[in-house]
Amino acid sequence: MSKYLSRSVQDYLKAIYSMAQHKAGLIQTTEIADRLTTSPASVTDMIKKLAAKDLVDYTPYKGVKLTKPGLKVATELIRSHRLWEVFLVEKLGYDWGDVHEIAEQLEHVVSDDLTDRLAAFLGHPSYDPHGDPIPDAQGRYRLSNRVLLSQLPRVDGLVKVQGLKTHTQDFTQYLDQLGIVLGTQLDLQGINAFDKSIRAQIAGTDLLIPASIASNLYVSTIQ
Amino acid sequence: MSKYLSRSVQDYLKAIYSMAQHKAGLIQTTEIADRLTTSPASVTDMIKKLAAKDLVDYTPYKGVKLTKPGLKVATELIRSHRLWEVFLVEKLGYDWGDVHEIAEQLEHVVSDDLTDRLAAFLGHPSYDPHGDPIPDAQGRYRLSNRVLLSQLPRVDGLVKVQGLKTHTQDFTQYLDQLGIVLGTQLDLQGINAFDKSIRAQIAGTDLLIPASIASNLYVSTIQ
DNA sequence: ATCAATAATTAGACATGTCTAAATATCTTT
DNA sequence: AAAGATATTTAGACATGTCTAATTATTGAT
Ligand SMILES: [Mn+2]
Ligand SMILES: [Mn+2]
Ligand SMILES: [Mn+2]
Ligand SMILES: [Mn+2]
Repeated sequence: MSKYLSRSVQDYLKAIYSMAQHKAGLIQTTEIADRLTTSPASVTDMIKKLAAKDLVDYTPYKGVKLTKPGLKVATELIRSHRLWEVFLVEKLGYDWGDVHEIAEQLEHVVSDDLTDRLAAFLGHPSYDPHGDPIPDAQGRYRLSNRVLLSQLPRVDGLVKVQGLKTHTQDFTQYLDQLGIVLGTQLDLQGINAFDKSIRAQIAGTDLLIPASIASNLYVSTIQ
Repeated sequence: MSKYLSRSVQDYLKAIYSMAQHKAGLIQTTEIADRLTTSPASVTDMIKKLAAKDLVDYTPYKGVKLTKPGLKVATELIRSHRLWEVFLVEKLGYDWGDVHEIAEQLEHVVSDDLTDRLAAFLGHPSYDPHGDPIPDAQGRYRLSNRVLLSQLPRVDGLVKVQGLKTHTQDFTQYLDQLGIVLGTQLDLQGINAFDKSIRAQIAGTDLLIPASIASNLYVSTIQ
């Protein structure tokens, strides 16, 4: 049983992991293909290789699920990715919208203790620049009690921006434009039934948050 | 003309660059094969691809030489590699013998401005942990006037350790064992004609430096 | 100048990861 | 339950980078 995993293998595991966070049950071929912008045929090919390495459980025509070892690899990658993102923002001064692609590469650097040393250097941060939790060396992490702005039971009162569901530059630039960053406090005024857009105030200034944003923004209520 | 260069292509360019530093004229197929631990046949294959991309000038049966664009790519890689080595030693606390392999991976991360930001974060260092010069953003660097200990005209008086010719762990561990680090001052006592080993003192303590070490250690004389 | 040793190239193969097009399985609707 | 729509897999191909074995070129010694 070899220990080396190619960059492609790693990216597949990470994709499956992330998709499983947002959905119960098996992850389907087409979902993975969409996520990684490849063909379903390529995904089937790769899935077989992952199953042969015992990194996923594969039910043909149904989908896959990470095994214990597969989950471990994915978690380590997520940890590395998010720590590098913190490094890029905190130490190198990058904007939060510019770090994902670089971390996408840095996460694959293999070394016994690089990730742990990086974590120590950064002061063992618990969240990345997009509000996503950083697993510790044992793979444990705690999700802050956050919910998508679009799924709040009552659109009323103060909430705090806790994270992003998507990390594309299109999205972060949109947020920059609206003046929303991690930690921003929104004073919710109500929801427009017509298009589900949300009325809010930031520091007293009125703001209209489109549904496309609300469904990708995690917030926590402030009691 | 595509801009993307694979990791393999990059490693070949870097290898050719380094070999050209220690030797005049064309770099031969076999030399590259030895350096990268591959077969001469593979090197010939790759050389043709490099030549097709105008990264080397190739004379069949004779050897290769980097072109201007090839030299630029190689220099940027060297710059990135050495900056990462500084980061790993200065910020993450690695030993100088442990950073080469990790930097070998980090150097390939592609981004417009990552290298420049890293350089700024590190305070624009001029030398890496092994004493090798770090090219600036324009590819310029200055070699300190150093010479291999084995090639000193007179083995006598004070010299300062300025760098290593090889960076293998076998070598750095050997140096650690002898108590030699970058900047160590050696008080040279003479050379043993029998095996070219060198007698020296470090801070008053006697030390015998084998020829195998002397031929891989750069020093500068202290007037 | 010729021959043997050395160096380099070519031929043919393989592994990995990807693709398109065709075939097959599953799901959804009537 | 059958048909059509959708999802998945298979077949066959290609690009990249590597290898061994065979062939060819160059070099060095007599
Ligand atoms: Mn990646
Ligand atoms: Mn992130
Ligand atoms: Mn490398
Ligand atoms: Mn170095």
